[in-house]
Amino acid sequence: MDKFDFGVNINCLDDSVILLKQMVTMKRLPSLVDFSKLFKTMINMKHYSAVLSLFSRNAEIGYCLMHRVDCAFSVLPIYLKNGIPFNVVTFNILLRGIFAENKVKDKICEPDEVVYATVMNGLSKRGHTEKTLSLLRLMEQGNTKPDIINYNIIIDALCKDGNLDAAINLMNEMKQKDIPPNIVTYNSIIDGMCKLGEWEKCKTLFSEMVNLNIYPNVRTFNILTDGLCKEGKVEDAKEVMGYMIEKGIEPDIITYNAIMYGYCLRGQPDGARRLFDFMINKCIKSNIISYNILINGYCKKKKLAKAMQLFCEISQKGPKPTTFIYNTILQGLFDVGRIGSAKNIYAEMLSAGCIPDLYTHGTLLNGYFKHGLVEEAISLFNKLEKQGENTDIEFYNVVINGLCKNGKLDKAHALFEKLSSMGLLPNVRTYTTMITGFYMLRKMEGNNCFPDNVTYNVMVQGFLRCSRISEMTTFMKEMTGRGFSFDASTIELLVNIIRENPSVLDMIPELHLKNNNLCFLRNQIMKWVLTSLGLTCNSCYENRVRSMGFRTELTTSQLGSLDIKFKPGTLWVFSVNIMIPSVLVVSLYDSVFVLSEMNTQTIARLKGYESPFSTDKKIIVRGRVDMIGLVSIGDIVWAVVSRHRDELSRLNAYIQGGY
DNA sequence: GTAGGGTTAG
Repeated sequence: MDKFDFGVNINCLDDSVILLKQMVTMKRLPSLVDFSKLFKTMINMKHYSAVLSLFSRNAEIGYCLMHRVDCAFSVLPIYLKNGIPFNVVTFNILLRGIFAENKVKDKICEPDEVVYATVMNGLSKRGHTEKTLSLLRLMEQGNTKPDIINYNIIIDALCKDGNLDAAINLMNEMKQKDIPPNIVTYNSIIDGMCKLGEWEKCKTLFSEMVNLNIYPNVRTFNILTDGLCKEGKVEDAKEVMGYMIEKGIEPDIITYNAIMYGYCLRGQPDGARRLFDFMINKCIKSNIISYNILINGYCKKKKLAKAMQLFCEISQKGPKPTTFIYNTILQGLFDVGRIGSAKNIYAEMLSAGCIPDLYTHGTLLNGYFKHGLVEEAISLFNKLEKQGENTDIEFYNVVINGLCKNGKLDKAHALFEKLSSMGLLPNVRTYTTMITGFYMLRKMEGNNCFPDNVTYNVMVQGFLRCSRISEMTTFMKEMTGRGFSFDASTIELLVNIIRENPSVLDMIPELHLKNNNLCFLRNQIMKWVLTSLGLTCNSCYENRVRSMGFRTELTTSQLGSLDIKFKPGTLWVFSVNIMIPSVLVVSLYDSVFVLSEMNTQTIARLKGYESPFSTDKKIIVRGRVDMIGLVSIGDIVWAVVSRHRDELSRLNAYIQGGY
């Protein structure tokens, strides 16, 4: 067989493998075109992994390709363009081949810049920056010298990795080699800097670029706009937009989308919507991404009506909702607990012929699990698992997490154990789920070792730190039910989190109703309110209180020996975190405002209370006794010492109004 | 053949 007959009888993968083997064993290797045809056919049969494994596992073919670098090299772009998962082994075979044969230097194999660029781009986009770089170095040795595009590809990859120093070094290297960087080079680096928030460096580079007579284009401005918006600096971004208009560069849809996104990030979807309308007036056509930004913005503010309205608008106006859009709206519906609507939308999505992706399935499973629809979740999972297509570790993470949080610990554990047999490696999320989830807790219970107050507080803090409010709430309820309560450090953390993001408070409705302890929290928040009212608050009160032993179990006598010198004009707030109900006597010297937050139980007890001195506890009272009361676990006493009546009345009014 | 915008999961 001399001329290769590319027949019509390739029907299955086996046929093509047989054919390929024939091809590589022919005395005169078939032409590149023939190889390409065959690979394309195989690719069309969607046997991606099989094609790949031919390279890495089949020694014969691999060896052949090693010696036909030109061939392999030319086939590679087909893989990359078709989005076939790229195997490093494949690449290594190629490189080894090139080096082994020294083809590059012998001019036998000379892929041109375009082939190199395609391969490099494919590699870098798959995260193989190192390999891409070594390919560049290889080019430098050969006859096809790297051009600006080859450099740009690597510079961009380095920037995307956040490796700006390396990117800039490479740019300097280009300059030395008389390949002056262009606008693409600068845009990549500016983007990298923006994403790292390096605004000063960004400005410097911008001027450097202009000094070299390389002028920013619409992409440059969009990079800046986007970077600013992602930091919430919408005003600055609008300024950039004004500036670009001044320079004669019209903002495009991407500019507007970036700013709309910025508004939504700040929780102002209406602002985004106004810009959207403004843009339409300017005759700039919105696209599906504009809609997604708006829909997501409204979803995150739980304004589902507005989100749904936009969603319907898409269907009416023409561009079909994409999987992306469906994912966004599904997430939004699940977030507000509208499971029924979510299910309907999912059904609609399927009947519209929109193919669900990993996001869709993750969102569905997560939504079901979060709302306790465990059976639904499991049956969907089973169905998906049977189909076998969408499986990766993150998919399983969702399921394992869902199972854990719903008490199906054995199932979660079994799935975890099954991972390796499926060739899936648990990642950091998998382990964190297993560790922080119910699993370990139940495990310890299973061994007759029961969680105590500390265990619960540690768990709760863990969830708080990573903003898993719903899990935190689950534990909070459980621990309260078992008679445990938040300790001072948990409260502190919670207060700090709420201070940063007040909406967290809304996410824990049980906080006010069911947890005895929470007057403590509310008082901590009060402290913050007071500070913001402009009342001086002694910042070291906590250390003072701590140093007086208030964090530990407190006896009345310890309390009694407390000696605080109140300085007039200072607001003192001290929190008492005691583990047993005690009698607290607060004695103050100056005009005093005392607020005691007590739960109903405490107040009931207080009503039948006669005199603190009737207890057998010794109490040393100094100064004037302004308030005597029973303090229960987690109660707090506020003492405001001030010479200024108006301060006190302001506070008083606030407290009465607020509570 | 290179640069810019949107959705989850610990």
